Amino acid sequence: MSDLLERLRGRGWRMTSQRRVVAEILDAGDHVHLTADEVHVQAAERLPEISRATVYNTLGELVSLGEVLEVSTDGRAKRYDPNAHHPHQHLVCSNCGTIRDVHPTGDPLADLPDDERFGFTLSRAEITYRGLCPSCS
Amino acid sequence: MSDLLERLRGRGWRMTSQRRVVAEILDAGDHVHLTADEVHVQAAERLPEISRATVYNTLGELVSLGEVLEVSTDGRAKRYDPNAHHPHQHLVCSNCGTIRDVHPTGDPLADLPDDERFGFTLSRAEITYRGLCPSCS
DNA sequence: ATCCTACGATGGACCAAATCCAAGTCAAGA
DNA sequence: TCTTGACTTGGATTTGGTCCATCGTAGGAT
Repeated sequence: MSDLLERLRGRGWRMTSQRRVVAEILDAGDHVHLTADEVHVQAAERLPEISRATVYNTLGELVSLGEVLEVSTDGRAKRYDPNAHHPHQHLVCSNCGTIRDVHPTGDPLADLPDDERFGFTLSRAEITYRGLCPSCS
Repeated sequence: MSDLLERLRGRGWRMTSQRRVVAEILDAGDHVHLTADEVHVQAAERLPEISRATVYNTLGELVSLGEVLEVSTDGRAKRYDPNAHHPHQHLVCSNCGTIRDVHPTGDPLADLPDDERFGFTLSRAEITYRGLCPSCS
């Protein structure tokens, strides 16, 4: 995943210092799921003048480019998952909120029978497994 | 599900006119998923002085009592699902946001192998199927 | 190497959802 | 019916996010 910057440049993404810092922060944490605000804090350590709007804009673009996934497991702040090229689901601790990437067996879409699809054209399934992590249980 | 009020009283839930109205609104819509604000609007039709804080408090209690499920499928307002005693998953239109309750086959928890559980004690799995509804596709 | 200009960044205003809090009210047990 | 602790109120506050007019600059053109 560390060629994220390469891929973006190759797609004609205009490279600015702000975008580079945001992309690098996401790229650095492969199975970390930061909030926009956490990204902003980390970015500001390297680029003190970066604005929140820029972080939001950049994250939004990375999401629509398909380079990053938006996950909202708790109804609070959205989190950004840099692992977009590797299909996976999430395991969340009901107590402390920790998130882990997991890989269930089978194809989740296959579990939804035709007569339960109501004419929808399915594109994907997101699974959130919930439970208590070792240190909370 | 229409004995929600009974169950709550039986559990020693202090009954007030505000709580009754909120519970009845949820109880009335079996496969509807209202936002807190929509509940507030409907409640205010019957009880003009009811405050937002009370609606939020009451919804929060119904959730922790396990009578209602909190679902956040779009990162915007949370929605409240009165169908908590009937296990089901959600099918969401990526375009218009419509939500349908669906019943996939099999046990979603069974699809997560032991070596992908990282010592967690699993309690449930939430699946969100995404796609386009008939009128949006 | 420099110039242009369209695209990106800024920051402060604004917004929606949700929570907090001090003061007032009331359900239900004694 | 009285009492009291639990509930409600509404306004302030917090949180997460968006908008927009203006300024700045990346990178192609010359």
